[in-house]
Amino acid sequence: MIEATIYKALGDPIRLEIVKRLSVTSTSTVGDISTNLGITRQGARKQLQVLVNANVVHLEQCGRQTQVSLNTKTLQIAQSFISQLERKWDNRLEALKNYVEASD
Amino acid sequence: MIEATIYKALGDPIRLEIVKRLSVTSTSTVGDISTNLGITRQGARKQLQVLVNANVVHLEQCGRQTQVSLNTKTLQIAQSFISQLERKWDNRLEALKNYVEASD
DNA sequence: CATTAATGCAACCAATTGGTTGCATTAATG
DNA sequence: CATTAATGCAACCAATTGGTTGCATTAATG
Repeated sequence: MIEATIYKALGDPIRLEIVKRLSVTSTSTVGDISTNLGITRQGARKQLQVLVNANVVHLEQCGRQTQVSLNTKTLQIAQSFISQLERKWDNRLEALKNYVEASD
Repeated sequence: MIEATIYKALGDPIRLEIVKRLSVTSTSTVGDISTNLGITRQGARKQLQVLVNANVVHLEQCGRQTQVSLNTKTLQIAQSFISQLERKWDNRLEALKNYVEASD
């Protein structure tokens, strides 16, 4: 059940805010992303690492700064898994409805 | 940033397993769902409550048992938010690409 | 080449979380 | 109506988490 780690990574206000920022900002060094989150740079960095570990975000060293980028592939997996849940649930309800109607 | 609570709820192996089971099983009382998760019924119930609080799951009292159902609306919100992130990120990359090409 | 900017790493701590045991309660059943 | 099945609730505890402070390191810059 490794899947849960993706959602766990997104399941924190600060981490979600980081991901949001990444989706719209073009300049994104670790320093940029870590400011104005209401916590220290080191604290922000720890949260960023959680995103890295969950493969949501990718880091690349560029001289003295580190560039941050979103891993859309991971997001896509997370997204499609949720829609699969919805689909299965709806099918189940459909089947149940048919069953009830058939026995009328 | 209330959004994070949805992902936090899904971000635990046992809770995700509960949601998976709900998506395919037709009979779903609290007791049913709580068995064979590797933890006690009371432990499972606590996890179920997290899902309820995050509005992922809904409970309904039926006599001496409690019926559990998925809240697809919440799942849909979670799912569409993630695809929005992907979309924004892709747009950003597109814009960046155009900018680079224009300056060639 | 001294200074500063951008970063990483580790130790520490309070709060939260994931689980347990041990009850109590209330609805169905022989 | 005594028994059992299905459940809820609370206290407790170890492990994890979210954050801090205080360094060290290494690349750019005047």
